[in-house]
Amino acid sequence: MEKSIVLIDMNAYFASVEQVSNPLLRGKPIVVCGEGRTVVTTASYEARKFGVKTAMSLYEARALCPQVIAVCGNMDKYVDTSLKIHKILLDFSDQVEPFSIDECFMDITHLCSKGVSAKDVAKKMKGRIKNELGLLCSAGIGPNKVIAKLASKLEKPDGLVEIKSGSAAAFLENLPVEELQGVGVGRKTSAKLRLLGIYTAGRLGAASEDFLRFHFGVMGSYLKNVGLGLDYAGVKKYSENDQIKSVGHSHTLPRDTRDMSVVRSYLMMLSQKTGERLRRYGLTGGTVSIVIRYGDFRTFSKQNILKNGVKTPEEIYGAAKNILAAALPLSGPVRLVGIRVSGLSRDDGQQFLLDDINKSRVLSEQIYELNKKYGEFTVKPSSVLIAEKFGVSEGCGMRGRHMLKKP
DNA sequence: TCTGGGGTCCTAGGACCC
DNA sequence: TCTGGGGTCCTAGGACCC
Repeated sequence: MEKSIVLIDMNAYFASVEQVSNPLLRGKPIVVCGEGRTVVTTASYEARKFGVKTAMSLYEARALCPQVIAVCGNMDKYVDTSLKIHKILLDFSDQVEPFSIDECFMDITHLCSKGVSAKDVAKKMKGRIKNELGLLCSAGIGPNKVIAKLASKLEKPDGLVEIKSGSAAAFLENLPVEELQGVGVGRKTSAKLRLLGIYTAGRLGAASEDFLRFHFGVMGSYLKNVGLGLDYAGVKKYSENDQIKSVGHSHTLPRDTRDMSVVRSYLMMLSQKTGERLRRYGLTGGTVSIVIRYGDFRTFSKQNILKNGVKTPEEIYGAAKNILAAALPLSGPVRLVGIRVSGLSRDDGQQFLLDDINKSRVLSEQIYELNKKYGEFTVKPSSVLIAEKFGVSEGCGMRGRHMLKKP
């Protein structure tokens, strides 16, 4: 029996959430972004009319639409709303697989019957999300995730499109490879496909697997399947979603700097944020990596596997500082600093009982409690102050994939 | 004041071991 | 005196996603 997979994709998600929570923003061109040297994360449909798009610098957005309202993103709010969406969808089925903060795949095959079509089911889901949260979404339905995803892009906002397996081939036949963005064919891959003479999804499906494997490695077989509209990956149950694999933060400085005390100060601030999230998730990390981007956009990363693992901001910072020290001298002014902790494991409270480690944890425990009570960075190590003086912006979390997946 | 921030996955090369 | 050859871990970079 043919499956019915639906992708629910929220429309202009961050911007819409802001417009719902602040009536003054409704009907107005707004963009959700960060501060300082930032780009547009999401533009409202009113702003899109002016040509404002995601990933555009705020500067460009203002040039296209001078009256645009820039709203600083609030990740907690978006995550919270996202969980509410999941809750609604879980009323229909436990096969809900979050694909990003604003998208979920669902297998609704079992909800369809003679009298109830997949479109009927999706319409009900859309209705509940709209009624209960005031948000619009587009639903794409297909025999698998790839087709569902492509279908969801056809009608926005508030779309509802079904592509049945019988019509998938016709749909893909002349679909430009650029339109496959979102299903694993990004800018570089579509450009390469074009160079190889493959301009449409239809041609991609017709290409020989050997040929594709030669040019794209293991991705080759997957690409051919995409061209054929085939995808064998099922939809996971909500409870079976992947564990989070890494946690990190990065920050673009207000201006480039050669001052290593400023760079270290940002590392400290980012360690603080990362450590707090690890704590919230109850995780301990085994690997710390730092990222440095120079003013000319050259970027490098270095990592270290720690013998004892890291948990507190102090431990993360200690590791990060050492990695930075080993990378000195840097070869230019620094634009961006980042930290990521991976190799995560459940923190069962039994490990790392060394005395000195515990002492610093008692301190950071106290800092954590105070910050929870009075807000982020109420209590902080003195070196963060350098970053603050330098002009760090806070509370502008951005969108990421798999951020919702609970460890 | 061109070019954010949060993630996942793949690859290629070197170290290391048997 | 011709350089073996796997397997695995680690590192760094890059493509891709939203």
